[in-house]
Amino acid sequence: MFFSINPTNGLAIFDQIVRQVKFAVASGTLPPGEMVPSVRELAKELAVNPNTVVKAYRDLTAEGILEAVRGTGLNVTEDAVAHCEKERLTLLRERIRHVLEEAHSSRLETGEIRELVEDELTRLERAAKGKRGKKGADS
Amino acid sequence: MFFSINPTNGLAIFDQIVRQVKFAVASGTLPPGEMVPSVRELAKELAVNPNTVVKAYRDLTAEGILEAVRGTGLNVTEDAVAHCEKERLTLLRERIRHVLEEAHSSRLETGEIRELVEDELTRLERAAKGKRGKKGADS
DNA sequence: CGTAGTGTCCTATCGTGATAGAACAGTAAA
DNA sequence: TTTACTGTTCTATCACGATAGGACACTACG
Repeated sequence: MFFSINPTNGLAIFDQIVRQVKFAVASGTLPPGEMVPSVRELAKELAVNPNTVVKAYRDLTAEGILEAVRGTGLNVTEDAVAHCEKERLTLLRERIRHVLEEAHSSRLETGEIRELVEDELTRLERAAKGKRGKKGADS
Repeated sequence: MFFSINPTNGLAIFDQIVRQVKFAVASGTLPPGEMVPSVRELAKELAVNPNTVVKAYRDLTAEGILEAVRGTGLNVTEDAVAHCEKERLTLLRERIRHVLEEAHSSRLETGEIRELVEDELTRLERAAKGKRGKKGADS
């Protein structure tokens, strides 16, 4: 499925769901008109309390990204795409900035920070390539 | 003073204090034998509850980074430097990884992520340069 | 001595994120 | 209609971070 929860992320579960829905809409994985997983279904899949999913969906509905069809489910609105495309970069940029600011205030040289980032970035690339290649061999 | 609190950081206040003490020790800003600000003093300076500082200092003491001199204060231990130097990169790397992982799972291209990071990194460099140059002119 | 500064410990309250479990109204299909 | 889904709402409980305010033992200084 599209969503997954990372407990060590630093983000609240409901917030992770909110962001992942937005990202999925922004990337076209979740097109307008498409229905999101039902509250109980997603809660079960993520091994999370239904009320946590409810909160995430309620926030997304309040932002106009999802709309309720009573008795049927929640689907992605038409305006959602533009909204989410714009917000995706903002949300990610904000988090990136916080981390880089902490690294900088720890008196690390910019070069050392860049090295750390590049290191983790290539690690990500290798992981993605490995996944596409079907073989998940890791150290 | 050395420490500052960022409310939008995503980190708990006590955790920010813990990390900043470690970073200060790692960078030599806080050498062994040096005393950290008193609980009440730091709490006042950060506009934070004394108990929050207590928790941070208690954690640092439990890790052997600070040691108490009864009736006098807390000072940095001898072993702290090596400990903190090693942990600084680990702590930062971990946070960086989480952010990059979220960016990657949002289906952003590695190149786009790299661009975002580079963007914020140069922004940091410009800010630091501006500060050193005394003039804080910003757009 | 007393005073002022240390760290330490304690109880209590608050907000928030998360869990648990129940109930209700609406829709779809057999 | 009945059944099985939807979202929505509600109360209760818990953990955790933070706040507030008080108390105690110790040390340094005058």
